[in-house]
Parts: sequence; C-alpha cells; structure tokens
Amino acid sequence: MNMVRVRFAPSPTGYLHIGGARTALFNYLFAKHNDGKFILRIEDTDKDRSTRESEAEILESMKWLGLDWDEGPGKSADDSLYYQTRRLPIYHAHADKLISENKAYKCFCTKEELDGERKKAEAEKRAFKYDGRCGLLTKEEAKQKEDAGMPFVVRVRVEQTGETVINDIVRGEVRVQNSTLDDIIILRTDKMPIYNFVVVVDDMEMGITHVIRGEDHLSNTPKQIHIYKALGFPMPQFAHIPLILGADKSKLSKRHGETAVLRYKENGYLPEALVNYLALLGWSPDNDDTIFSMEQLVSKFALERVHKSGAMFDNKKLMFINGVHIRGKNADELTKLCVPYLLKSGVITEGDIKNRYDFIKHAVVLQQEKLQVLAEISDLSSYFFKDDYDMNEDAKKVWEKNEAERGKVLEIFSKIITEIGVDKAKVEERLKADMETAGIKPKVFMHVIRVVLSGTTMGPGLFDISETFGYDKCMARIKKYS
RNA sequence: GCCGCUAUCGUCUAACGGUUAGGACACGGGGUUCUCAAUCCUGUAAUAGGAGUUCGAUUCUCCUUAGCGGUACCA
Repeated sequence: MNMVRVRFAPSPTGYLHIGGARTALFNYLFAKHNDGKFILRIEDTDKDRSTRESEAEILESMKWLGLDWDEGPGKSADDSLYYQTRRLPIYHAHADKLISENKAYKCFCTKEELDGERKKAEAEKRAFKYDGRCGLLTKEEAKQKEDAGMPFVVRVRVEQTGETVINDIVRGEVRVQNSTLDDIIILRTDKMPIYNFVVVVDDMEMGITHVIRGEDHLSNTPKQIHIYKALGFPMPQFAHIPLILGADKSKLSKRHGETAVLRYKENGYLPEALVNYLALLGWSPDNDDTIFSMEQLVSKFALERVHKSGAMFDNKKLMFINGVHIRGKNADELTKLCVPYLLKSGVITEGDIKNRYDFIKHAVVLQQEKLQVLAEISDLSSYFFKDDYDMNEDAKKVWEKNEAERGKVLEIFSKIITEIGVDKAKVEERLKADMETAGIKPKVFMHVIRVVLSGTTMGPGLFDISETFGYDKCMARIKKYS
C-alpha cells in the first residue's frame, strides 16, 4: 500500500472545539497506526470570518492534545503551502482548465436572483435546484456579458443522469441520484474559491489518501466526487465519522456548554484523559479496556471499528477517566500540574513554590486519589496553606456535639506531639493507646482533631495531615480552639 | 419540503445468523475505614415498532416511526 497521508483541515473561524479535536485525533491515530503522515492545513477561504487569533488557538490546542502534525504550519520552509488563501493561483489554474475543457462555465445569475427563486420554491414546497441556464449560453453570449462587466461565479457541470456512489470505510456504499445535484459553484464572484473545490484540489495536490471527517460532510461528498472526476484526479478513500452530540442529541455546539478544547485545559483536564475519552466516542477497542495512553490508541486504532451513530458527550465519564489519569501521575508530575491552579486561586504564592515546594507536594499528593479535575485542588487543600479559615457547618456540628470530650482530646493530642513529634505511625499508635486509657472512642477523638486541624469533616487520613503540617502548625491550630 | 445518515441499558459501547445480550460511566446496596475519596464485591437497567428470509434474527431485506445531518457565492 502507498504511504498513508491524511489531513485535518480546520477553518480558523473560532477555537478548536471538541468535535474538531476528535476528528483531528482519528486522523492522527490512523496516520500513526499506518506509519503515515498527518498533515495540517488551514482552510481560510472564508476571509470574513477567519482570524489569526483563531488559528493560533487551534494550533495551541492541537499541540496541547499531543496531536502534532508532520506537515503544515511551522513544519516546512514555506508555510504558505498550507494556507488556502496563499494558494489561490493553483485553484485558478484548475478552474481555468475546467472552463477551457467546457467542464465548467461562468454563471452570471446574481445571488439575489437565485435567492428569490429559492424562496419561491420553498413557498411552493418544491426543492430548489439551479437549472444550469448559464451553462447553455453560447461562447459569444457569455463573452458579451463578461465584457459588459457582469460579475460571475464559476460552476462545474454535473451529469444529471445515473448515480454517484461513495465508498465509505465506515458507512459502506452511499448512493445519491445525480439528478438531485445542481451545477457546483467553485469560484465566487470575487474569485475566491469555494470549499468543495479547494478541498478537492488540495487533497489531490497534497497526496491525501484517506479523507477522514465528520458525518456532516457526507452530503458534500457526491459534489466533491464530481469535481474529482471533472479534474481527472484519482479518488481518495472516504471515512465519515459520527458526530458528537449534546444532551439534546443535536450536533455539539456552544449552546451545550463548554466546547473549546482550551477551556478543558483551564478547567483541569489532562490532555491524555481528553484524548482517551474522545477516542472512545465512536471508536471501540476489540476488548473491554477503557483506559488508554496515546501510544496504546495508536497501536489499536482501526477505522473499521468506528461506529456509525452519533455519540452524546458525557462529562461524567470524562471526569472519571480524568481521575484515573490523575491517579497515574507521580508526585512531582502532579505537583507541577496543580501549582498553576493553586496560584490562580491565591492559595499559594510564587514564593511558596521556591520556599515550600515539598510542603506543597505533600499536600497535593494527599488529595491525589480524590481529584477528578486539577482545579479542585485549591478547594480541597486550601487549609494546608491558609490559617485564617473558619470551621464549615459540618465541622461545627462535630465540634459542638463533642463538647464534653473535646478539651481532653486536644490536651492529649498536643501532649503527644510535643513529646514524640508528628511521625504518623508513632502518633497513631500512641494516640490510640492514650485515648483508650482515657475512655474516648476513636470516632470522637479522630473527628475532633480533624475539624480543629482542617476546619472540615472530610479529607486525607488524619495522621497524614498532622505529619504534613508539622508540630508548629498543629499546635497553632489547637491553640485557636483551646 | 427534498436528499442522505442513524437506531442495543439513562450515557458510551460489545456481540462469524445460535450468548443467561457482555463491559464501562452514572445510579443503588454491601465490605474496608477516623471522614470524604480510592478500592473490592454486588444490584437495577437495553436490542424503537411491524412484516419478511431462516430450523433460528440484535445481526440480512423491506416498510413505519423517531432523531440527526445537509440543502449557502460557510467550512
């Protein structure tokens, strides 16, 4: 088989969203699985909506996800090869060729005219289709109109008999009657080429072997096949992957909540977790595994195992998978990941990173098994860093409920750590023994000490907390309630 | 409206035409435990409806229904 070459071709009209990321991921996995190339191309022919900011965000998102491209912006001596607005002469040359071969023609119908006809057809409940009238113009008539300065678009003639068959790797054969298609516009009046045209020209010129994209492009495909044929290009393989859906089962979009990849980064999701989850939306492995690294996905991925129906985005499952990946981090990795969140929420300062790194690391690790998203670290561990907090409601209840014993509990606890320090095994052993002697039950003294040290009723093991705090911090907090 | 796609637990999904229809998330119960979490065990829960082909349909065919996508001089 020839070298596999696939591409992801976003238009820089907004941030990279979850659906686009999933399409990019499937392309990436397919390329890497087959030792092929993954190409990034910027489809910026919509010059009204395309922006550099969007483009930068898309590239940043892809890098963050680990979807690095082999060819594309920043990967060759000449980036302009990968921006469609810088490839205009190429499209114009192909369009001219089609016109000279009479496979395409200039159409002088105005947008207003056509819109009117479309509205009328709609009102009469008919399907609107351009009748191809300008294609019937003689050369002289067309020249006359052009010389008169009439603006025109260029359309490719579409055979009106027979059918077009798409051989789709995930959907099998999809058949469309040619009579439902009208002549395809490939150049606007301002000479900018249209998506259906550039995509074909670029995919051919870039040697794309497999076109993997969302199902929303399936109905464009017959048009593109006609353009391939008119141009005399070899056809790539198509694979239309199912859409990602929102809670109402329509295509995932902004109104369903966060869809920007970078927002997931900000909210504390790990790129490997997002990749893992996204891979499972529409694709499934040949066994029951659910947790995968990128490397494992690359080795297992196959288009043949891509599902046909749309998949609803389930944040709960993403959170679960994120939690699994967080638990897989070592102490330093996790600390490095959490620090930005602690900083942002003001729980720690830049100075703390230098002066108290080990303390931060201990605090973070104690929350590791509980973290679903990194952003939760601040709320969970703020009492490790802030001394001026109040007991929360549940903690107050514990405090009040144990009014009779609490004084004694704190007295014994402070006596012990004063005598033997805060080593967790030693403190636990000694505390349990002394409390038994004093006739105080574990549930009571544990809970009391916990609320005094942390101000809350939940958290890591009590002796982990006291050991991490150290003697001074423990005593300071006990004093506050004595 | 027209064209196309799709249809298995609430969700993501598995199942050469023969399975007690499997797994995961979520949810419920229990074990462990100083709390929460993690972890282990465990429970509830699905083949849209109707014909046909077949000894036998989740699986193949057709119809219906529903949902989605497209229907731009957007991509």
